[in-house]
Amino acid sequence: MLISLFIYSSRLYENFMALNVSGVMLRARLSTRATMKIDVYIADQITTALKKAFDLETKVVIEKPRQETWGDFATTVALGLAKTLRTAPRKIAETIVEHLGDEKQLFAKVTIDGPGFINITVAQSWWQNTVKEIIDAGEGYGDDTWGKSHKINLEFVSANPTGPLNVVSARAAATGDVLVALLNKVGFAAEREYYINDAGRQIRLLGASVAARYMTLLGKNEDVPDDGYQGDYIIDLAQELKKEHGDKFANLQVAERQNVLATLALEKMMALHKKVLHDYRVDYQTWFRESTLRDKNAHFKIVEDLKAKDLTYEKDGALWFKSSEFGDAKDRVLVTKEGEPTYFMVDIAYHQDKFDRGFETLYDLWGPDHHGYIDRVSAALQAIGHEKEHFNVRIIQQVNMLRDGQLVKMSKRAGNIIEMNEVVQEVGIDAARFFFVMRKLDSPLDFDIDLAKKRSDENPVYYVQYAHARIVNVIQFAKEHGLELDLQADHSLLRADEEIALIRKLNEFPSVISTCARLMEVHHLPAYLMDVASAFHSFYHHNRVVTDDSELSKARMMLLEASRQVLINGLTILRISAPERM
RNA sequence: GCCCCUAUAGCUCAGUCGGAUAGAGCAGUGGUUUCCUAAACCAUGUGCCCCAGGUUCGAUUCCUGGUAGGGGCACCA
Repeated sequence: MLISLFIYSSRLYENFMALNVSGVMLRARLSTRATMKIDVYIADQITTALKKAFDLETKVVIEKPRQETWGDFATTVALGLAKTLRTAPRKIAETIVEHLGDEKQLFAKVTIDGPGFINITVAQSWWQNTVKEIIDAGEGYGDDTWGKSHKINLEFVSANPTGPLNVVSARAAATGDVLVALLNKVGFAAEREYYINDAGRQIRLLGASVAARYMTLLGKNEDVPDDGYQGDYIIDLAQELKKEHGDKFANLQVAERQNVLATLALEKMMALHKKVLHDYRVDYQTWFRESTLRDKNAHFKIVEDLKAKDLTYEKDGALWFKSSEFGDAKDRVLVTKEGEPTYFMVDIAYHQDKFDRGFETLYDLWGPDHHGYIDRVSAALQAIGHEKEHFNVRIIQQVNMLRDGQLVKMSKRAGNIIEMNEVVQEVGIDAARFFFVMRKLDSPLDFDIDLAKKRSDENPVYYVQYAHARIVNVIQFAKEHGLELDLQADHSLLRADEEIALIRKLNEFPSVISTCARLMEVHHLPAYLMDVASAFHSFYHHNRVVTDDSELSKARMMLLEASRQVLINGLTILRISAPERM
């Protein structure tokens, strides 16, 4: 029930984003800007000081000092200027600080430390104000507009419909889904797309494999072709088809039977994939079928284009594309000597189709076994007139499933695969999604099944969810004691160490989101949410919310609400439920 | 042979555009509950940042060359 509520609200959120117009949204954006642009304010002040002191302009980067005790913000600009100004960095820093203005009176302390860092501590009142701003921003907290509605197509999973989805698909699905949510949060118009290879050799093999199993079930033993699909799921498919259609395919010509069964099996696999992904909370805007390209000969139009540009040639009876002229290691075949278009050739048409549909930038998430394929697609797209930067591939590294500390082996063709659905069912959707986005894409992921299933403090998913449940519970308890959320409460009372630490952490949310979107990396978000949970738990343990001091209690209610909002916003992007009770 | 990814604490991993004393979780040890959820909190130790050069005022980070592990190098997809 909690989960369905969650999905409902996240759908609303998507529409909200897509429409991109709303008074609430506008307000959210404005207040977010006021909150988060303090780094811009500081950079401006430093820039002005530089101009006054040295009459020069340079990029000023504001970062977070390694240690909180040093200050809230820092800049190394003095270190960077040492050479050009031929002056000791500390001396430069001193001059900058002498000229530093602060129109809004936000700086509580400015110091020069180490070799020449300028550390700035912001007034406590500024931090305290942000609590209300987070609550005001609500679901829009963390939103940004720098994506400028740029249309992005993110294609991910796109597994062949010739077998069940495996655990790498599960990783790709969670990653792609979250990336799109992140991109949309910072103002892109990003969509999810799944490419279905419903034509060509693999599908013919699927048909032959199912047909063989089907005939065997009817007592007329047939062997699955050597290069066919040997997995038990083929038997299941044949079984189902036999149940639905009886023996009516038995008397068809072999080729005819394989053809019909290929189509039926394909649809069944696709329906299954859709369901597994939907149950995993991944819903695509577009399910694109390869056959639609073949039907309208889109791939031949590509070849015509390449031919016209003199970028093809014939060799050994095959048609080649001069991909090496565009950075690929060697030329690639478009049409085999048997006269069959390669997957590659259709794939060019597919990516062209995405551009035709109005997408400005394409992202594909591929498995590690496809990295050698990147250069040729990129080459082809450049050849037909697209900029290199508009086609990007992120390789998602492999997944190692561990049970009892032992590696569980997988193999798609042999049939002893680890199915995505199996894992999701076993560990739960929340844990599965969290674990799959927890690591950097470039790193292989060790998925500890036992840990994911554990309902204990070792499991990071529950650590974050527990923080949310706890907040909801305290709010409930407070309401029972006559305390309501009051946005007029005196937030200057929030001055305990743990309170300030929590507020500072909550304020990082927008920049975490932006970093994720900018780098196309998801793993920062789960890590951040664990930090938020940690900061909250620490606050909770050291400070009571419901106290005799009703003013203080009200202020802390605000902090609770702001914390809850950040957790919700983060979990919404991850599509992980935020339980109200645990 | 060529290409991609990885190498940081006992384990699993962060480390943003090159900056200060390299961090977190888990595991270990010790403590915390008459009090809003102990699925929590607090304290405590640990480093050849794989190696060697280079660039730089400054390198875990960038470059080159190695070493080790994983993956890929089809007229398959």
